[in-house]
Amino acid sequence: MPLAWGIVQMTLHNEPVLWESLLDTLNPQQKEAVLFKENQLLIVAGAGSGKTRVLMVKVVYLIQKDNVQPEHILAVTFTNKAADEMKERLLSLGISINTGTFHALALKILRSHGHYIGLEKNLVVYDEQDQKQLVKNTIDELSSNMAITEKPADAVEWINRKKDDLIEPDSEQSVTNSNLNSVYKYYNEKLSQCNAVDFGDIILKSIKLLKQYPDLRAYYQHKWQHILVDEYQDTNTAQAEFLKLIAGSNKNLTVVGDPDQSIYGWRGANIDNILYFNKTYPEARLFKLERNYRSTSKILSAANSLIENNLERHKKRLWTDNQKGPNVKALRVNTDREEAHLVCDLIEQHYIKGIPYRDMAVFYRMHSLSRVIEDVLLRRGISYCVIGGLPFYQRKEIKNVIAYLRILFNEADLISWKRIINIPARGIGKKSFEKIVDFTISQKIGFLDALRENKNIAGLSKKVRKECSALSDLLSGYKNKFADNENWEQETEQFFDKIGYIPYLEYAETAEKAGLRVNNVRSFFEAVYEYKKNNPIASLEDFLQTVSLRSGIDEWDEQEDKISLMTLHCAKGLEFNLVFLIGLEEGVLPYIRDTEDVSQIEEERRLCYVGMTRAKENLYLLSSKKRFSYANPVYAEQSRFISEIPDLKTQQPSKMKKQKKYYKPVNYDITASDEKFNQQIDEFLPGDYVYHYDLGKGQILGGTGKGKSKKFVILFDGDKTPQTVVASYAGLTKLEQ
DNA sequence: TATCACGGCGGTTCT
DNA sequence: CGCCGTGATA
Repeated sequence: MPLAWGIVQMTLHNEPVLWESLLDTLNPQQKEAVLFKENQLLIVAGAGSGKTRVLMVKVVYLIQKDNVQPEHILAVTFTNKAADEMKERLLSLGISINTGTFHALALKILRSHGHYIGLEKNLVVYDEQDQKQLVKNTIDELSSNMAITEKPADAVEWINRKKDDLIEPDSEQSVTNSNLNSVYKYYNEKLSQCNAVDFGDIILKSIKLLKQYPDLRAYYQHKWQHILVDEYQDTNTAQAEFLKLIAGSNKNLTVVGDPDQSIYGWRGANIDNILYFNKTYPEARLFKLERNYRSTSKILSAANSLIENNLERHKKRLWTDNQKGPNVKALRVNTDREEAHLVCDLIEQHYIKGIPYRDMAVFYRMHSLSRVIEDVLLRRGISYCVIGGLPFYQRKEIKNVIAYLRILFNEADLISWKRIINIPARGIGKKSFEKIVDFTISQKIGFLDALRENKNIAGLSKKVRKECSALSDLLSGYKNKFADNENWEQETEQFFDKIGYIPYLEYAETAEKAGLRVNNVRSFFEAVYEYKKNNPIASLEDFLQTVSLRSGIDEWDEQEDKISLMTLHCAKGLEFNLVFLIGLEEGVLPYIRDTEDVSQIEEERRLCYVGMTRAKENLYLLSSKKRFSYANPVYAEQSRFISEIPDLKTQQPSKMKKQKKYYKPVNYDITASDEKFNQQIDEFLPGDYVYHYDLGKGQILGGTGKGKSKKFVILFDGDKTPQTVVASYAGLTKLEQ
């Protein structure tokens, strides 16, 4: 994709865009899909088949050949990052169109017109954490009347699925679980009281709005006469309905996707949207892009063989003219440690051959698998970045900052109030908070007013009253400053100074964590400035609503020369020369233990397929006989997916070229559960010389803990400062010296 | 109300 | 293992 796009950019550099020259870069199938315009069309585009390019050229073609006004074109993508990328690429051709995710678009609609259905403009978006909090309150309150056994997290999941599937409370499909139905209904009421929406609501309420107001619908249908949707296989029922409403009966709808890459079923994505596209759009034309430009033929044929094991799929077989390339390699090792070392060995080998780190990636089924790899990469001094994990805006210290800002423009946001009312500790605890909330309800006033009138709230202590007044003064003051001042961004830092937030972080945590958190908060302030610089007329609300829709993959900076570590879900849409798929074991990938559930296994298989098809030239599939899971060893068979690929002989690493430096002919797979080893560990004493498989020879200076958590302080040869290592994890061997 | 210690439990994660 | 929520105690 980048390569092909490079050609396009070269052709167009500093010249008026010529759609003819762009069309010339396309193959016949791609060309056909671009030129077709009588009806809605579905492009089933295999991995690496240049679908992004087709979408781009189509946009250019529409504008230049068909004289479509750019503002009438809308491109919908799966992530913010994809939206930004598309926008930027087109901008480099001098073209500006609307791009965004379903949620970003729908949120804009709600902000502009949500007041028709009772939503104020200053609404906030609740993420899963906020949802859990609100559902917890809901369950607590309902529990006096009914026995609700579901955990808040499960209830949230249930509610989200219902919203994705367009199922309302009290409807036939909701009352099947009467408890959860009640939670659902009451939770929705609470959301409205907070003037908040969750992610499901963003789509759901937009649908309601568009259905209820035909002129509004007509307005958007006119505004977006040409709609292009990427990653259509991952849309849910609600999103498909939303699309149907904004597309109307117009014939200019293009959706692109690949059913074989549908990996979000567990989150409500409805694969039928793409499989039965013509049920909704009977006249739609189907195009298939089956030529792959990304991978070597060996990688492609391995991936093809795998995915052909899925029964619920549209038949298609990707082909390529690319060279054969090196074999796909399946490697089985003894432990996760060994796997990590092997990955690092191979990384170093390929790096020497000229593949930059930025063109390498390690994929895994779940984040927890990254730890061992990270550890080894770190020790070997190979730079890497982990994509995903805990996103910046979900960190506690950042969520608190956001909560403070949120209440300044949406006083009704009780979840945020609850979050910050006692941070830093000011003696206003749970009980006092509830009293204040009750007061706001009985007096029908806002939270800030309630804080100010604390003398009328029964049962508050003198100290609490004092704190309430102080908080009320502080917040009221800044509420005005933020609202009235165009340069509101200049107030943020001072605001948190007044609150005493940084000192709070410094006192509350250990020095190391405190530093990290303070840095994060400072980064947040920088992000505020950055945002304001790029969006000079934006308000604080705009900023907060933007960040509420951002996360994980959006933070990725691909400029730096680092190896990327990420989950398979994160890998969708990306490509790398060298790809490692680790943890290819039964119980890890496929994760599901229930071998009966075909559709779940098939989704796991698609996940594996997505991972494999990210590789351009080199692909390694690694598995380990033993792996640590929450500090317990787990033994697993090699994944069935490996045996589903013919011609793939699993190699033992012993047959591979080793870098002696890192491989010592001892079994460094010594585990905490090994009794003999535990006894051995207890015999290690300060002064003893030991061998550490990574760090080499060293002398024990001291130790703490015992058993599994036994730690040693060791001064390794060549080091100036000693290091602390966890004995059970370090695989130490005693040296006679 | 604040703090600490303990128990339970853990997927993937876009928006 | 490490995080989170809960319950006991000052």
